[in-house]
Amino acid sequence: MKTANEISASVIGRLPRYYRFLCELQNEGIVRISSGELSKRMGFTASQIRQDFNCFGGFGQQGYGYNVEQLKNEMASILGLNTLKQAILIGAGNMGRAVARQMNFADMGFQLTAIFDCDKNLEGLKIKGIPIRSDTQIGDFCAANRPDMAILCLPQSRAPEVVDALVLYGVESFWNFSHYDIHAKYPGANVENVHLSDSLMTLSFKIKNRESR
Amino acid sequence: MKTANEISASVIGRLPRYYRFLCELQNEGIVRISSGELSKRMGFTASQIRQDFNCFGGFGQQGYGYNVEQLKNEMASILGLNTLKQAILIGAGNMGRAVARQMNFADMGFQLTAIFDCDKNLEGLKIKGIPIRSDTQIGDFCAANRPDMAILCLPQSRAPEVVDALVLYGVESFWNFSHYDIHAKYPGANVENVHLSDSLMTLSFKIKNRESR
DNA sequence: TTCACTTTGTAAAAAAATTAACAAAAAATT
DNA sequence: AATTTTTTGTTAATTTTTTTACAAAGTGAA
Repeated sequence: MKTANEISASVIGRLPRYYRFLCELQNEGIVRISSGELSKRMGFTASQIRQDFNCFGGFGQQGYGYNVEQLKNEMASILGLNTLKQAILIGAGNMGRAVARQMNFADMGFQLTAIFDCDKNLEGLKIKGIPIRSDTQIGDFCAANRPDMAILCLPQSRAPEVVDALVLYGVESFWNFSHYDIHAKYPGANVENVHLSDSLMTLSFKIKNRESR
Repeated sequence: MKTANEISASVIGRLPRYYRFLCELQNEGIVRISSGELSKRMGFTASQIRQDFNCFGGFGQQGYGYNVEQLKNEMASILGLNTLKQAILIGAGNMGRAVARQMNFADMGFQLTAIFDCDKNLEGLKIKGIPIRSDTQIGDFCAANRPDMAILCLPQSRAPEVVDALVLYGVESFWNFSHYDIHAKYPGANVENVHLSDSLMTLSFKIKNRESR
């Protein structure tokens, strides 16, 4: 059992995968599972799975394994999925729209409450019932509504000033699809980067070195 | 100096970031850079940067540092960005369209040659000049054009049969936006997963444990 | 109830990744 | 030309992560 800030990034990175697989197991109607069986399904070693779970306390029982529903709920709780978090989206371009439409925010405790874009032509248009507002209103909205998190789907060039404004109005967490390096300027911020081009370059590397396996 | 399959996943994961920063440096007109200076910009230790570069050979010079342009070109070559790779997109929903429109495939050596969707209403519609085809044509197209990689932007439910077909027609590499676990069925495939919900759950964890820092 | 089997939680060992340290070499300065 | 400074490439030390091993605890069958 460890405290939250003792959990290593490696472990944290595996938690969503655990949660995902536990949801699937539950959907399949499976009630109990052993670390060995989970190992086969997930491709982690049984030992690693047990070590990971034990960072948060003992959820299993010798000779039995883990109760799927209980473990899923524990994971949800550990990940903070059952506490409500208010999110706003900055940038309603291709990626912003796709993210807003596709993600099941509610499943993870997020509520998307506002969308902003600098393009005046988009103003008033609605995505999932949420109207697109002018980016000039970001400050006022944040002051009034205190969102917990901002999704950044804007070009790197516009990111610095938007982030400055958001930080000023108390936003501390960012789901960042831009290439702007938030941590460099705000080392204390909670940042989760989604760098699609990095991912594609990694695949490029794997393709190039394909034969040498 | 190591061979390609000796390079650890940790190192590979940092390569795109190096490439990205080197492009920026070049755009700023910076000709040379030391590992120490790069360290400050990128947030890796200078030692790690030198270790990483030396996996691929010595690109630097004592007392001078690294030549930005040369190093950038080396990175591009290591990542395989300068070899042409043919890609096809499966799924022209929100995410598929956003990916097709937003990514600068050519910058990474990818050429998007076809888009497929199961929705007959989308057929003939063009994205970036590429017409959307029926997913029933995937087999024929692959047989004739032998694409190197498929981008999967389809629901998990439809992924298994599509992947089976693609593998059958020789596609070995996947940029996978779905939750379908390709590696489980095809352990030899090149897979790069983009799991947005995993990323968002990780952010949720960070938000939840915010105060304890 | 007893006994064989399963499976966890955890300590110890091994492996991998990161950081520190420094000799060697080149650049810059005097 | 000599000296100081910078900075790499690389080895060694440290830290972190993963795997192995196994006692302890519960399950399930005879």
